[in-house]
Amino acid sequence: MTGARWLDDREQCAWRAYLAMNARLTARLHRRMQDDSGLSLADFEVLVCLTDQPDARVRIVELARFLQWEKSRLSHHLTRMQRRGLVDREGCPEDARGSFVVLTAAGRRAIERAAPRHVAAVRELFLDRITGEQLDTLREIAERVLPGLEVE
Amino acid sequence: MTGARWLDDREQCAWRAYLAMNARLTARLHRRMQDDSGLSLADFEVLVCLTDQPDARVRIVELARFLQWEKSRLSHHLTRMQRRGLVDREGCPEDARGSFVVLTAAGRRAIERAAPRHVAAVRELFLDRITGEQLDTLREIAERVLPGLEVE
DNA sequence: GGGTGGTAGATGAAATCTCAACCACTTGGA
DNA sequence: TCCAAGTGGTTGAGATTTCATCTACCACCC
Repeated sequence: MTGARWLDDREQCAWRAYLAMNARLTARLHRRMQDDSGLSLADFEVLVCLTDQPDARVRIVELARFLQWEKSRLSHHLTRMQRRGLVDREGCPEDARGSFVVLTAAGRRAIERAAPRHVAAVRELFLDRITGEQLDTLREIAERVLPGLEVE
Repeated sequence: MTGARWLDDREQCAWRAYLAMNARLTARLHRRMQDDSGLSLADFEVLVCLTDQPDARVRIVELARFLQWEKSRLSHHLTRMQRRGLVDREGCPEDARGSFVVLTAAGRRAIERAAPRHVAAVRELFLDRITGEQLDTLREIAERVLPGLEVE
């Protein structure tokens, strides 16, 4: 046998459509965020994680786990964000190896300016174009698929 | 007003689930392709476009349009793929500014080796985990959203 | 013929991401 | 106590992507 069974038309068509939507949607959202807030989507994700915390601080490990980024990527990225004044690092008393990332005032201003525009873009380009049932199905799909994707 | 209306729970939940699925699924597919075929997903996309052509050649412009890549990204990427022997460039007689990319024998071998494994991974990680109706809905979503994402 | 504007593609520098070490510290024994 | 293995985080080099610019050519108009 030449290997696994190929995709049939229905599968192929859906899979390609999904890939295309993904690529274009991400690209558009990224460009828009960049243009009107000066942040990348990656910056934004980091800032969102920080604002999700009650005290706007997270352990770097935890952030890496949540974002599923390689730790070196995160470290480099934080260095750049720190250079731009969006976040800061602080030592961790409980574990001298560790560090916290902290949201700065400028970081908070940046995400507070960016978030509403981003939400508007997500609505305009995506949510407003599909029905509530479709949205629910999408969530169901994601919830079914996600557990199979965890790393270890 | 502080800007657009925020996402409600249902929207927020679905949107985040979708983003998470995306990120993790892409990461897993990428790693698997890299590990067992030595190609990146980007390489693969380029090779797929080439094999979709009857004569395994495409104008670079057309490839850029289809992949929606910046032309400089494509140019650099093709240079690297050419260095690895996966593709070649050829001049274009009809328009002396233009070029063709051509699939080499090694490029064909590479994609023929990679494709079945990739399909298997897509099945295992995604298609096998959702129902036919869900897949159809996903296609419908993509088809609704895509037209609003075209560039100009 | 000689502009002028637009298109195809390449190029170099800067930003970002990955990969493989590395260092400092913690943890869990023997 | 001391050592080996593991963890949290950084670093530098190489690969990839973006951004701005450049060259060569086409198409059209004068």
